[in-house]
Amino acid sequence: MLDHLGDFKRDYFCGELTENNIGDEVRLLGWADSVRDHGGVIFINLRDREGIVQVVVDPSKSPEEAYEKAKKVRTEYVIGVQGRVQRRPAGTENPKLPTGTIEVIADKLLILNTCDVLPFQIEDNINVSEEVRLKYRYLDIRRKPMFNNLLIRHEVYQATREYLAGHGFLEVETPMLTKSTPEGARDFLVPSRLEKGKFYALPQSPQLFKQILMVGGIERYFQIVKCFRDEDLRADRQPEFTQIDFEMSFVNEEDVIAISEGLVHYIFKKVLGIDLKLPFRRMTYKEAIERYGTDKPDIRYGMELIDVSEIAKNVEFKVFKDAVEKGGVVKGLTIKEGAKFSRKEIDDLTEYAKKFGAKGMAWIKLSEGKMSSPIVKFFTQEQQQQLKEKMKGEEGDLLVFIADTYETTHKVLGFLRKHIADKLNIIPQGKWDFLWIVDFPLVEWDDEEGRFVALHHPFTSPKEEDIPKLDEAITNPQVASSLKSRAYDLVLNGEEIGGGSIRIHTPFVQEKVFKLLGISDEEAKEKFGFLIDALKFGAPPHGGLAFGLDRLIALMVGADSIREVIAFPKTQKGNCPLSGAPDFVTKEQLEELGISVEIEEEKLS
RNA sequence: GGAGCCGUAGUUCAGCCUGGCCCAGAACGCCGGCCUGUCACGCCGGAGGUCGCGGGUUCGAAUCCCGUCGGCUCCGCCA
Repeated sequence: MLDHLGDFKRDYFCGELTENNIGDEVRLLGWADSVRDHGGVIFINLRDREGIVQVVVDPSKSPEEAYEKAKKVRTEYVIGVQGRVQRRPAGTENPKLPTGTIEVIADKLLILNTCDVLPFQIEDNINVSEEVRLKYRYLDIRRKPMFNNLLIRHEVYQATREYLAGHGFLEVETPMLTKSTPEGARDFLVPSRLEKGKFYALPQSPQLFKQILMVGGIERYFQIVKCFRDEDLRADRQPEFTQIDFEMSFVNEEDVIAISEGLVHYIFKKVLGIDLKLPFRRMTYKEAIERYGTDKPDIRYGMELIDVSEIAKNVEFKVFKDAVEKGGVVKGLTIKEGAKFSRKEIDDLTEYAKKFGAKGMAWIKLSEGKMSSPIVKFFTQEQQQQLKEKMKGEEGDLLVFIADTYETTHKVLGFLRKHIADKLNIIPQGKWDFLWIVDFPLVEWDDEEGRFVALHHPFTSPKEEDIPKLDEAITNPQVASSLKSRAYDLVLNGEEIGGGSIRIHTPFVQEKVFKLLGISDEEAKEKFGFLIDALKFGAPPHGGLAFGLDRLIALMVGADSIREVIAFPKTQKGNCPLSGAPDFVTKEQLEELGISVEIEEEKLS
């Protein structure tokens, strides 16, 4: 028989009790973290959000009614305790508990609810599949590490609001039911009941609305906002995720970067007590690609890409020579102490490189005072020496090379660099290496689409000096590729955590960029007409940025996946193991929406 | 769309390669009994499994084969 809560109220959280409470009569509420029945005295570790305290039910001191109830208490029962705080008898203190010098002698016990056999223990370190954790997420959240992640997340929300509101930003909500846009990720669609056959789309970001807020004279806007993208999931990608989104009027890149840095600094100081050094480093897109093979380089370690094309073009080795002659590049990595890699390990690296489009991977071991490699015979003594010097190779190192097009060589080496650094465990921990990537190209050629696509999005402004070149760029791909945008990304330890740009604020430039992207006037009008219209009515110059909140917090707490910092995340197939979403709906629901579904009848409920 | 790893009591795993000794075993958890100072309590006893699902091979399948579903990581995709 369960007890009712009635007017029983807690006086303290369990973890709040200290020696100062000794002698106090207190009421506590929480979960039985563990129960130890010694036949006589019964110990219950009572746990709530703030911590654990030991409750003692002693047949010689506690009323019989309380003792009889205590005998029934099992792990994770929900109980209320009224009792007196006392110092633990000498020799029975528990140094592992913050409240380990005190205990509560129970006078009264309420059993408010029972608990079934647990799928896993409520402990800090558990070894259980993530699927089970997600199915019983409420139990998972009772665990301290999960609770702590959600607590940090809460604190980041609060710090964000404090900082941005403190700098004149207004929090404005933008619609969740909005219009599908053709550029970018696949949309999640929501059918309209009132206009059958039409669909809303869930926003991929509040991009257009926040620009329109600038036209509305809001001047400074921010929002902590859910965004939706119907693409395949990853450890750092969920179909619904959260952004810290902001936009400012009458600004240039420096203003947006300054606010972004100020915000990140404030969050780290307030939430983690870490004083980040400002300003953050900057690097151009070109430099990032050529030195690290990626636009989100992890600069916590070296092992940079080294260009050996000048040497490669003269060697007898056809793969190297041809690559350079065809306009490609030959670049390499020097893997410190990599000569110890077995043939199998090197073959594995080659296989890994092939996943990213490499046709092969050349390698040279520097060991026993000589170079050993299947390709070394194609090099003269002098060329071997040049190569070694250029690569800064030392005895015991392994040199690996990719010879391919500019794009492929950099991409492959970028992935190899990261893969090898992980394998060798050379990435320093405990560092916060922020890096701005700037000077992005405005557009890049997309083979599949057969047209130029925006590197950021179609509303990103070209550099002011490139605006006069837009007309020429529309007909001249060479010029188009050379255009730079006013975009910037923020990278932390090799992960993209934010990105933004100065936007186009005049209809003329916006129309030219649409044209450059091969978006017809009709299509532009149909899809983005409301934005172009807005730009015609006195749109101020403006720009902004959005942080990936989930990724930022995952990095802050050292989580491997953003699922660890999201209360109810989806699995890789986009399912919610807790609720069972997505699921079939009734025929009636579909009929109301004017929707028919092409699957077997019996599956529909 | 593709590649890899994984799926056996409530949970985590062993068993699988080399089919029969497995009507599947361990640990933790759970249930019952004993125990008045434990905090990973202890001791004794007990319950608990459609070996993900479907099909095939075989005298015989957790084990071999095919398919399928699900979980994780990655490529593609993610303006």
